[in-house]
Parts: sequence; C-alpha cells; structure tokens
Amino acid sequence: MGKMVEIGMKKGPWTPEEDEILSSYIKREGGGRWRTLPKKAGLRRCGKSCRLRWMNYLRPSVKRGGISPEEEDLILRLHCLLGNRWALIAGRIPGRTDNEIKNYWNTNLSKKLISQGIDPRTHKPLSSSSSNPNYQNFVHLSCSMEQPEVGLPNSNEIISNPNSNKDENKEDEILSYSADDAFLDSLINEEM
DNA sequence: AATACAGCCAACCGCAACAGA
DNA sequence: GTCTGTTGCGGTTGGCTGTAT
Repeated sequence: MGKMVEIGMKKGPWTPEEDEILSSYIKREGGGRWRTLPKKAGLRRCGKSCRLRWMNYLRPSVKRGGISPEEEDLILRLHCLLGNRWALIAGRIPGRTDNEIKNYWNTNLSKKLISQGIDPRTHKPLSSSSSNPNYQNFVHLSCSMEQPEVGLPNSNEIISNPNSNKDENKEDEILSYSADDAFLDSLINEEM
C-alpha cells in the first residue's frame, strides 16, 4: 500500500480557533470518519491530528492534570499487570487518556521506581539492588494483587518481553486475559 | 539580564490491527 | 482468501516553560 502523503496540511500546536471548529463540528455531526472529517469541518489538518486532538484534549470527559495518589497507585498496579499497554490502562481510569498516562509514567513514575531500585519495565529489583529495603515497600504497594488461582499467566510473564511475537498463541492468551473486565474490576475495587 | 540546562507534555510518526469490498 | 483504505496504539520528539548559573 502506498503511503498517503497529505500536502498542505498544518502541523504543530492547535490554535483556539481550530479547537472551536473541531469541537463544534463533532458536537454537530459526531466523531469518526477521521480521514474525511477535517475537510468537511474546514480544517487544514490530517485526520490523525484531529482524532488525537479530540481524544486527548477536547472530549468533554477528559480530565487533565492532577493525578490523585489513588490513580497513581492504580496506574502502578495496572502497569505491573499489563506492561506498556497504555490504552488498556487508560480504559480502566475514567477521564484519563493513554497519552496522559504514558507521559505521567515516563516523567514521574518510572523515575520514582528507579530511585527506589526498581526496574520500571519489569517491576523487579534493578541488578544488585534486590536487598534494597525500598523494594519490599514497592512490592507491597504496587504488585500486591492476588494472583489468579489457575491457568492464568503471572504479571511477570506478561511484561517480560512485550515486543516478542514468537509465541502467538501465548500472546493471544495473555491479551484476552489482560483485557478481562471482571479481573481488572476486582483489581480496581480492591484499591478504592 | 542573558544564557544554558532540564523537565514536561502535546503532537507526530510508523506500524499493526481491523474492516469491508 | 486477498487487497486496500482506515483507525488505533505505542514510541519518540520538538518546543515551551521554569530553574540554575
């Protein structure tokens, strides 16, 4: 498939005028059909850019900033279970977007974990830091959800190598498990 | 006051997944 | 089943802002 190059499209930060055009169009006509939307709305932006702006900023349900300690703890728990599946994590935290959670993780939480001697990718102690007393605190805080009784992978398996596609069946199993609503709900409710 | 540096986050890019013809 | 266009996701980057020198 040939790459579609959009010429004459504006890039970079959105202006208040563009925001107004996009949100009033979507309120009037609804979202979706992102590729044709900007032309119909009268915007010189690509569909991707419009979708991103709406999803991460303009949607009325989007909360911005001020992540609470409860939300932070939930992000830690979900990341421990799911790895860098930001959309999946965001789906369990009302009003938060994948982009916001990803940014919060990269700028705050991963540094916090590193300072505690924890590898933010694996949620295991960094090399030669397993005796770090902070690790015990972190395990209690972040990874203390009960492991399922039977037939389910543990969280370390899930995130041990997120880029590997060598075992498709296993990956499917993990994905279906990871997205299990009842289990994730129990994880959330345990915390609230 | 000017400059350098660091942190943060909005937005972009590439690719995978999905949908439908 | 295959091809093609669209959407969604995650990694990355560029630029803005605040702080240090």
